[in-house]
Amino acid sequence: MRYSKAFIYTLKENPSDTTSLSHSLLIRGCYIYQHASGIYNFLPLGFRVLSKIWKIIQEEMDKIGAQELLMPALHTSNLWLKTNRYYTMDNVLFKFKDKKGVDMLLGPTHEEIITDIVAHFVKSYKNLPLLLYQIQVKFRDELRPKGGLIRGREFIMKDLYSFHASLECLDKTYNDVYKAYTNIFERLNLPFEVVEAHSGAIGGDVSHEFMLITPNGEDKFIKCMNCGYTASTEIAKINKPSFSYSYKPIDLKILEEKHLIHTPNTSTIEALVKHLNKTEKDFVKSILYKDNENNFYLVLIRGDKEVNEIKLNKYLGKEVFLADESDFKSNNWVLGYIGPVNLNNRHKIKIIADYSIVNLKDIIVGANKKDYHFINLSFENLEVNEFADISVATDNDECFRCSGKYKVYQALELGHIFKLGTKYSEALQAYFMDENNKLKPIIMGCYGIGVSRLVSAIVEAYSLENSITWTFNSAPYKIHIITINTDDKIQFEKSLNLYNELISKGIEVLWDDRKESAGVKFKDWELLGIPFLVVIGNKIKDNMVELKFNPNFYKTLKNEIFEKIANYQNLSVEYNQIALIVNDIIEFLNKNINLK
RNA sequence: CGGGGUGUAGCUCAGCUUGGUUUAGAGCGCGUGCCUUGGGAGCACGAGGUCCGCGGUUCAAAUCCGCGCACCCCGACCA
Repeated sequence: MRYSKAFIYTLKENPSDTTSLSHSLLIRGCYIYQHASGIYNFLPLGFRVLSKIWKIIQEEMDKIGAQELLMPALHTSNLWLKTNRYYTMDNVLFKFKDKKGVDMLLGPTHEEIITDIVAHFVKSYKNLPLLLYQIQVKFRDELRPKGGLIRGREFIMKDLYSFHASLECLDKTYNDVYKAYTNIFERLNLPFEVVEAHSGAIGGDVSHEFMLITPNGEDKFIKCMNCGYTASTEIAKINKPSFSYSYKPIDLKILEEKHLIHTPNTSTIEALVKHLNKTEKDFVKSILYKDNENNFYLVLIRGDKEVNEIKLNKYLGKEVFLADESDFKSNNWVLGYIGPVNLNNRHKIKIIADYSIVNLKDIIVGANKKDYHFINLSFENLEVNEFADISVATDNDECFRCSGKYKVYQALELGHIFKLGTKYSEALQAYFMDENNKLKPIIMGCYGIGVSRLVSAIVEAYSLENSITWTFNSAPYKIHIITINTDDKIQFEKSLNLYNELISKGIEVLWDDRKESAGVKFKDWELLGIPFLVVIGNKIKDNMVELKFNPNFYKTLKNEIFEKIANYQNLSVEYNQIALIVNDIIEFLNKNINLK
């Protein structure tokens, strides 16, 4: 492509409404253009990058025997009513009526549709396993879109679904996909961690997320510094401390005389910390939950920690919700000052303590009296019914496997794989006949990659403030040529020849043939992020040109691979050799990055 | 959905507090010409505006008031 004809309009300044690196650079480099909140155009450059990622995913899907299809993005409500997700996913669904008044929605994911297809055609174990996937636009009316392509309301996803006659078969495919995802991210040179994850609205028991560590991500996971265990903070288990608890009640009179203190307007931990000049860890928070049958649960947790409702629900075996003001009123509990000592209507509440309060001494809790707290209590003075692991894992929590310390990482979710089981096949009656003539629900798995999100993930992974760094396989062009002075006949003609020669070798080239000053061209090269640059300037008179690498390109490659080409960066080479050298570098990288 | 912020040229922003010398501006970008060509050059001329929208106050509104809308950020939520 000749730059003078290309649809590239770069910006010198950061757009005013971007905060993340990838969002800003993708707009400045003319890769994307915003249509509305969370909705973006992929401009020609951006679409080239997207297409490259797209193709690699297709290749790896093909390798594990998955067949590509294309489902509609426009759905009627009927299948969604059968799984009840018409209501349970309501917060992200784009819903509307067609002209006949039929309830319609834009597909946020395709479990319903694919299961319906498979239910229609597949009747026998002889047709299983079956792997079907598509790469398609998805619609989710996110409450808060974020960071450009990082979280959009319209985005492109690869969704693969697998169908099996047995759990063993599902396990095998799950592992195949795990490997395929590893290949995809390695070919894109995207660093990632695989973490155990929560399956959320999709459902199922086992799931793993593929995460890129980056401050602009929107998820957190923990990693054990000792054994390497990784898990989303949504589910990460924490080691049970060794302790013995025997309830030691304090006489009411002593309690009032020695432990009760006046703490006006301190219904939050933050206010208390200030008022009493203590740290968060000196408090035990009491949080009231209730279930659908109006049973109450008071959860105790150390002041600096947070309740993990996913773990709490799992522990209780049912879904619980924060109690509201009316619950407090009708039971004579004091909102903001509820606590596990001297509590009214005690028989109505089960008190569950997180392990984080174990062995605490000299702690402060709500006194069940407006504007009062108890101080100087030990954890054995609290009326605990049960101890459990129900907190969100944080730095320095102990690993439940090896007692090592956890570290928390901010991360961006690149892919997510799930063992679904029969949730959808039962709801949509996808049954098959097994070899004993028995009718059974098909066992399913589903596996997603945020294809458009990967574009910004790659930018997040390596880029500098004014310079994108594409990885070898994601770059829109492999080679960028700058002709310093296009009015110079020799420079221009030699550039044109090189450009044509590289193209004839099948190499993707962007040739900056504009009548711009050298500085403009160098800055644009850096911004656009193409890995290799050939500069043709004055020295062409001596038959010499230069080869440069994108400033961060070395970071995208494993050391041993980069070492093989490192000698070529910032090198003056003879014009006659440059095409050969470029070709060698590209062939070498092609071979070594796409090995598997 | 709660909290905060922003909205003036293609982009980044000034002007708004205290309404009227601003005939709505600057830099960048864009067009033409000259000049220049190894790190976002220079000079000259030029094009480009629903000051987010609607309503109100006023002799007079980009500026003050009200109601909307859009976008961004934090939180909540979320493959």
